[in-house]
This record gives sequence, C-alpha cells and structure tokens, in this order.
Amino acid sequence: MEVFLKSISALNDETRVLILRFIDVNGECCVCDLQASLEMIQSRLSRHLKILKDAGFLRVERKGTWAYYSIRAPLDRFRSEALEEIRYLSVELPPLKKSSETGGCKI
Amino acid sequence: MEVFLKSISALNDETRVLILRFIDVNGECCVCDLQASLEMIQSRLSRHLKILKDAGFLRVERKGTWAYYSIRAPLDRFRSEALEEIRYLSVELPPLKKSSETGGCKI
DNA sequence: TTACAATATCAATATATGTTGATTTATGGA
DNA sequence: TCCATAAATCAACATATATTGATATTGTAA
Repeated sequence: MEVFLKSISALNDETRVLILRFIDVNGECCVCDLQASLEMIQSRLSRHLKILKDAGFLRVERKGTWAYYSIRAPLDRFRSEALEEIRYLSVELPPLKKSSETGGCKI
Repeated sequence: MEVFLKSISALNDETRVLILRFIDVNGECCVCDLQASLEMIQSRLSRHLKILKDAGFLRVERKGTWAYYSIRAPLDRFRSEALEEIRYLSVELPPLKKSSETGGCKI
C-alpha cells in the first residue's frame, strides 16, 4: 500500500506530470536545463525531482556539480502504464533549453 | 490533464483504495453495508464514494432510499490498470457485513 | 584554503484535502 | 400529511502538501 500510494502521490501534481513528460520527451536533463526550460525556481524543481526519484520514476546521475535526471529503467508495470497515460495527455510542452551546453548554467 | 489528475487524486488516499478494493472483492454494496463493514461514519464514507464516482471508478444505482455502489464497467485502460494494481496490494480487508439483508440498516 | 557554481534542504506561509458532527435532501410508510 | 430512514452536503477544524526565499551542502578550480 505504501509503495503504491507513494507512486500515486508523486503523480498527483500537475508540475510533476509536466516534469515527467518533459524528461520522457527530451531524455536526460540536468537541473539547470529544466530550470531554464520549464521556468521554475530551483528549490521548487529540486523538491519535485526528489519526489519523483523517491517514488521510482526518475534516476539521478551526478557528473561533477551537475545532476542529470532521466526516466528510471526499467519501470515496473504500473509506473510504466502511468507514464504511457501521461504520453497521451495534451500538454503544451516548452522547448528544451540546453543551458548547460551553450556556455554554462549561471542561472 | 484534468481527467488524469482527477483519477490520480481519487486514488491518492488509503481510505479510498480500501473502499475500491472492498467493492471490487465483494461486488455491489450499499452505503450502510460499507459503513458496517468498514466501520466508517456516514459522512466520511459518502464523501469518498462521491470522489471515486466522480473520478470514474464507481457507479451508483439508487433503489429506494438505498444507494448501491459498484465498480464502473467498462473501466478505461488506465483505471483498469490501477484497479489491477490495487488487487495485488496486501491489505487486510474486513469481512462484508450485509446489514441491509439481515434486518435493515438502522445504523 | 578560499571562492564560486550547482543542487539540496530548511523555515515560513499559503492552499488543498480529510475528518467530524450537524444539517439537509430524498424516499417510503403510517 | 407527518415521521423515520438512508444518503448527501455543509461548516469548522486538523493535517498534508506546494511555493518561496534563505541557507546549507557538494564539487571544482584557482
């Protein structure tokens, strides 16, 4: 029950659904890319990324001071179905801004 | 997005997951059966049933003063997967008390 | 070591959601 | 009609969660 509710409550927020979808579409992103692309302040983004990671949807890989988030693989059946459902939502997704490649973050 | 989040937020509560599972296992139940079986006060139960109904998981059929709730059929793919997931949770399910058959409700 | 950048966490506040007891609505019977 | 029962809704309160700005942590380079 706990694990199920953890997955569910992680999905129970429009911001996090957007983040999941964005990473699903664009692949691995570092936090500052997400900040730039989704126009969210850092503490807010960091919080939601942590919730999605703890619920088993995302994984993090640290490279120096950067943290790269991607969809965790493999996802179990239910999380996979949830992600599939999110793929079919009509969401206006902002374009990816690769701030980390075009001259560093400094956001 | 709205519809998806409505489904998710309906599932985002241990009480409602229990109610869903209980009705899934026992079939159609009236509110006073649920009250007796799950030991919940009426207003609390009624609230959660409404949320599950509005989210598309349950349907109601009124028979006189009684309201009978059952799993809505057919469920769409995602709701169906969610229900399937709930079937595999290790939940201690109280036995059904058919108060409505054994001499009326009067709870 | 010091400084700085990226990220994580904390504290305060605002908003949403759950619980309860009281009230209201709807239905059926005397 | 009047009353009783089942169920829904309301109001007050408690708890949980999101947002923000500030602070702490971590890693890198001078």
